[in-house]
Amino acid sequence: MPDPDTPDTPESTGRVRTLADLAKIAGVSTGTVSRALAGNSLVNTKTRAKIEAIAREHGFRPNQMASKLRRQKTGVIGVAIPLGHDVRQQISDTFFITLLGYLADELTEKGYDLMLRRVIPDQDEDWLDRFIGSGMVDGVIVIGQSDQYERIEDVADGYLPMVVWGNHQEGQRHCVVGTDNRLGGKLAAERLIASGAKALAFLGDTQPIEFAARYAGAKEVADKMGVAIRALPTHLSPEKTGEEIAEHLQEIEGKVDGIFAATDTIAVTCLKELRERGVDVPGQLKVIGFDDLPISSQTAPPLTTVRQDIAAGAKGLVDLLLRRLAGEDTESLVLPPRLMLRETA
Amino acid sequence: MPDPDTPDTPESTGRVRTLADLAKIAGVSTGTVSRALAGNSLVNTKTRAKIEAIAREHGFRPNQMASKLRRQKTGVIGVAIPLGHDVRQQISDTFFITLLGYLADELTEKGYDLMLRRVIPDQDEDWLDRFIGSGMVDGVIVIGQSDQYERIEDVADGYLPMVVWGNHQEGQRHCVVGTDNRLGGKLAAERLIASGAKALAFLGDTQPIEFAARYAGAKEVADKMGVAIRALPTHLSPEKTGEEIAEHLQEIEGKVDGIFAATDTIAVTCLKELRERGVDVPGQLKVIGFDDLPISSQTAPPLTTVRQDIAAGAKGLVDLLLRRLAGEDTESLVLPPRLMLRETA
DNA sequence: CGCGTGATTGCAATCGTTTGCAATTTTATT
DNA sequence: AATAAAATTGCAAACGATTGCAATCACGCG
Repeated sequence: MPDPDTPDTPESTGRVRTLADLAKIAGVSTGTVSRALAGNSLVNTKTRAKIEAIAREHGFRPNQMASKLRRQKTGVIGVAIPLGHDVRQQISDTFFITLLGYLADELTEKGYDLMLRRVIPDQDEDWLDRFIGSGMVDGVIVIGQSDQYERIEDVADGYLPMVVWGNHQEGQRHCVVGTDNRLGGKLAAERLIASGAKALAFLGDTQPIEFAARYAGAKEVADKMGVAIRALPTHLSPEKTGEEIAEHLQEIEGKVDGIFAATDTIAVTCLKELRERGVDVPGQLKVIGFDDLPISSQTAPPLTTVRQDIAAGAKGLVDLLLRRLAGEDTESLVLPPRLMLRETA
Repeated sequence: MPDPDTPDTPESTGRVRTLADLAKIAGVSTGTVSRALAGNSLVNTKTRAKIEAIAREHGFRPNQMASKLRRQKTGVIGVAIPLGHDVRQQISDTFFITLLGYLADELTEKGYDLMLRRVIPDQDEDWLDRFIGSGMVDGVIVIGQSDQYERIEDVADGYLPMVVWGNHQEGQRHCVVGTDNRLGGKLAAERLIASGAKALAFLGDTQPIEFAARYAGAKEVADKMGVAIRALPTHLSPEKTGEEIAEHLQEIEGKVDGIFAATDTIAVTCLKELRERGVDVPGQLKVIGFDDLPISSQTAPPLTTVRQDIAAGAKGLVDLLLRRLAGEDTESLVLPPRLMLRETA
């Protein structure tokens, strides 16, 4: 009873913060209030109505921290974006960010909240254990394997509710959702060759396994068809990418007539550079991208590209995760890429 | 003591889940363990080392829910994206999503986690109170006022730790960070007129107050200069926007020679339509956008646009929020827009 | 050798909700 | 009307970490 002198101010009437406060007003026990507000249990209709009325009147909401602690579940799914090599790369990368948008939609729809965490693995060895063990999240979605394949594998054995966006490898232990990158690479190379290219270049970093798979697919086809192909490492960070591409184009001038860009972002920049150099696309040089971002249909000329179905990917990630939360040990989901024929190849 | 028959299996050795478990192993009390792990308090160096060693060995991490409950703070900042009119609009809108990326960076750097919530105000009247009162977040950042200006105003009086991305109005009660949209609109109109336009059109929805301000700024300049200007409502949802723009272009053919698009997304689509119709930009028609997204410098021809400094915006949002968390009642922050002269106007 | 001083540690209350179990009240049945 | 069955409610023990306060310990000094 703080300050017993003062008369009943609005303050001393007191804000209703806890079940106990509310229970006192309603003249019932906290247990009853809890049940009434939870909606499900066996509470007398009139009692419930009364409690709900009081709750509404005072704008009362049960403390989530306490609730989550007691129930041992948080209703929160963690979404981690590991930033590997190029530190600033992915979180501003359109593809990842778009996927994130869809994820937010899907998770919200299923009644989960989304906790976003960007991690820099180099600075923080056990980011994944930390995230999982934090007790803050019921499950984890990792967007992109980056260079963390091993770490993810390690964790996967002991922790069921985790799904990863990325590439599927033979014999992999963690559950992954992703496009068949190798097949995508094949489609790209096939198309370039079919439209007349005789010497190919892959524009992109081949470190990340997703990109490696794209390159591998393209190379397989090129080799089979007796067409040359070379990889030209290109970073994704928006500042560097322009120059790098310019240098590469300089270097390959006349020696290459088909470019397979690891992502649409790279392809779009490439298209712009080519335009500035006065190179005719697809006349002198054919270009094909990967992702099918919204921009890609808006370029001049519209970009031919390999489409990843981002919405389906997000849905897959969430579905699998929910099944894993329910205890099922799900298989990975590999989505088929689709060639979007437009005008650059 | 469940199952007293079985000998010491790895299981019965037991995973260390709680302070108490760890305390038992270390032979100290939970209080000491807590202090040792928290790092700050007065614990004997040797004791601390021992406890840390055991913790590391068993991969122990304190339960966050319990910690947060006890300390009455969560270390989480809520980020809400209200989806007004066009339901699917904003979360996939490049601008918002880019801002979100920067926010994630800023918050992580300051040691906060980010809880993302997409809300559909029409379906959920008190989304904001719910988010705030949930006890899940220490503070809230709202991305975009959408059509929720009033609701936000209502809440602002009673809840300090909230900052909103959006437009600043005279006499507004909630703390906002945003570009000076009206000034941006002026810059756009001035530029269009300076480069010879005699009749303008604004391509965008004028409902959301951000856009309304952009239009108002442009109109002010147009009126002063005796130039006609009309608003052509255009939605942002990627599916609809193409057709709508096509219709508008049809309608204004020959009657308008300067287009101010509410966002770069619209401008880019517009550019593409114009290209398809064989309209010369900027010869016959000048176009100017708003945002300066990464794509905008890659279009053909590169888009002249009004730049919003997204990174500065994110930094501003987080700085102000942290100050509000510390109890300060901060002023709004209005960022200056900048005209990016490229080739479409 | 006794006592003061500071450094460590343990104790136990607390954060606010949920939920199994038991107690109580209603309603139904014979 | 008595008793059984069902429907509500209250009680109190969790959930797991933090922290004020008191207890203990080690050490040094007179």
